Amino acid sequence: MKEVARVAGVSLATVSRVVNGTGDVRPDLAARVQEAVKLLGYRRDLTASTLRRADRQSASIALIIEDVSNPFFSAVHRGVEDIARSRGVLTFVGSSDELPERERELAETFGARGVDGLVIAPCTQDQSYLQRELQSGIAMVFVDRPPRFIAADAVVSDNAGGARAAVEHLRSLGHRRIAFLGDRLAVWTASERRRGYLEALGGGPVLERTELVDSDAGRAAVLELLALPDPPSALFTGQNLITIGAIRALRELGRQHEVALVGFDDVVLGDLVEPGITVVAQDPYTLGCQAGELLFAPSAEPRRVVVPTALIARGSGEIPAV
Amino acid sequence: MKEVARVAGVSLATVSRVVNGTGDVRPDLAARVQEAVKLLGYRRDLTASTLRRADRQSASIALIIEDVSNPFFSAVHRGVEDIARSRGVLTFVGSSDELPERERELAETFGARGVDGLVIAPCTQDQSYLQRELQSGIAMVFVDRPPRFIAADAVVSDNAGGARAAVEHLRSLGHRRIAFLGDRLAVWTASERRRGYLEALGGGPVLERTELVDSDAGRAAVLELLALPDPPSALFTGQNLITIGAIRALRELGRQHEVALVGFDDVVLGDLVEPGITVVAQDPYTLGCQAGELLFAPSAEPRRVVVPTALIARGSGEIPAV
DNA sequence: CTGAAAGCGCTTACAG
DNA sequence: CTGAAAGCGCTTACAG
Repeated sequence: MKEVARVAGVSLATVSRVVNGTGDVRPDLAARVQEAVKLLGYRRDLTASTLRRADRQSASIALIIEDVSNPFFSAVHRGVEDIARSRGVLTFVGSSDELPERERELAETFGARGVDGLVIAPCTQDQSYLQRELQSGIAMVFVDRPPRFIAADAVVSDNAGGARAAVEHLRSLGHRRIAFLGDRLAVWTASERRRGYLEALGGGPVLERTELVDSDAGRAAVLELLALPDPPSALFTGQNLITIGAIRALRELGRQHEVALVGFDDVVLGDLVEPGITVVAQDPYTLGCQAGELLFAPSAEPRRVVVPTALIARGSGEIPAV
Repeated sequence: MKEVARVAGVSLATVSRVVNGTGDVRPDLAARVQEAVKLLGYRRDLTASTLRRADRQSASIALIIEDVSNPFFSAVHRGVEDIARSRGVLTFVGSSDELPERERELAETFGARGVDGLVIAPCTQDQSYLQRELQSGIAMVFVDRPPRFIAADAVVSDNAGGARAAVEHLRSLGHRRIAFLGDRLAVWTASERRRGYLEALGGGPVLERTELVDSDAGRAAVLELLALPDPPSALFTGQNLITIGAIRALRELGRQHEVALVGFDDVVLGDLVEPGITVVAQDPYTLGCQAGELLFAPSAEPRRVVVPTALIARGSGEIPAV
């Protein structure tokens, strides 16, 4: 910039004004500056700019999610990115891999880099460690899971409502023995889905297997449930991978056309499998967009946005009870 | 930091040394500084640090891909992120949506923010616009597609080799009328896959439909090909969405067990569909890791890394010719 | 409308 | 081993 000022024969201040389009500059001087900029291939240093400007805005935000390559979270990411870009803001991302320590590490580093805002899908049980960043003026929105021990905005899916809809759907087809297969209940979304299941059971028996962490665990749990003396006639799987495990188990037993199945979370190619997989779909892109919107419209009072889910009937959930 | 120095009763320089762990500091002074840091909740400003330090490294890199929520690219992203994190480096990401203008815009903004490196899956036809960034010392690696009109590293899949393997697989089962369904040939990967197809045909008839941009176009092309007087007995689909369109078309005709199908790119749940979908799988995570490795080990000569593909037989590709 | 000067928060020769 | 001082590239009152 010093160089540009020299070549254009003006002061640093004038170059800054022209480059930023701020303040009035005589047209001929502005033209000389533009010329010098082009001639020298000058590009302004945004980090230096951030350091000096009054509002200290860096035009960057950060997103902390479980895994950038998980389809659910990458759709959230896209939503956040789109809102950020519409405001000329760049997005950092980090994968926590559900490791509390890594979440804290990432939040700290992003904070030290001076991001203007933070969107977090937390895996820690307590986010009060973020109090300092919050007070230093970083906007903060939680997504997918609400914050604990800190007052901040949150955008979540209607987990309990979606689970209720799934179970009511199965009940309307005559099912009474409906099993729930869920993730670790320490995960907020998992316990919410279980809550919806319990609420909708209407006095039917509680048949549940939880703490299932992957597709294999889901498969094993289904094999076990169906071997019971009085097995369930329908399954409600509380998560993507568990749904896939359940399908594998039903296939192995050749019972995919007998036992009803509704899964939480949409499954790619769910309509090409036989029978098609009925699911309660979340809308992760909207989750991300809403989080972005809240981030850029700070409020004193913590807000909570609940994004609805949608039941998509494709066949597996429409198998009637015998 | 000034505040910390004041409270600890030392100079700014000493605080800087302690906080950075550089240079020797008398233990008692160091302890006083640590105490003041804790007391004040001090956190060092990384952007100011970057501005002043000799190497001007910002410990951040940027990734430009088509879409962060596309499963292929999000796996690439994860690979890059993992390598970056292992070096304490943060990752920016941007989606170009295959819009040349947006790619340039993103590259420019990342450059102005002083990232140390740039990983790009280019959609522009000419990347010479990046010459300036390259000369300013930003490390640069292209991924998925090689650079044009600029000398830089690249990490790509063995597109032609994978396509050859697919077609040879079908030929070994007796197929001679093998159709190729491909994306826009202006896309490097699409034309490479077509090249592999042509090379492996061994004099068989060329039956191709290209410029297919989505799953519907793939479906329509398959319906059209199979309606020919002398239709293909096998299909080689050059991309994910086209594969899905082809499956839908075969389903509609009830011919999914008669016409062989091999797709390029793996498909989620490909083993749960009937028949299972045989694919030539890429390894996007490795693509990302390799790109990251090259980025952090700069070389004067441009390098090219080719990541192998793998044929995964699941049923649809093992239907013999009649 | 324009420029000289101060200063954002930090690092780094330099002298002691 | 430690500190005073210069300066990274920029923005912004302030005076003219």
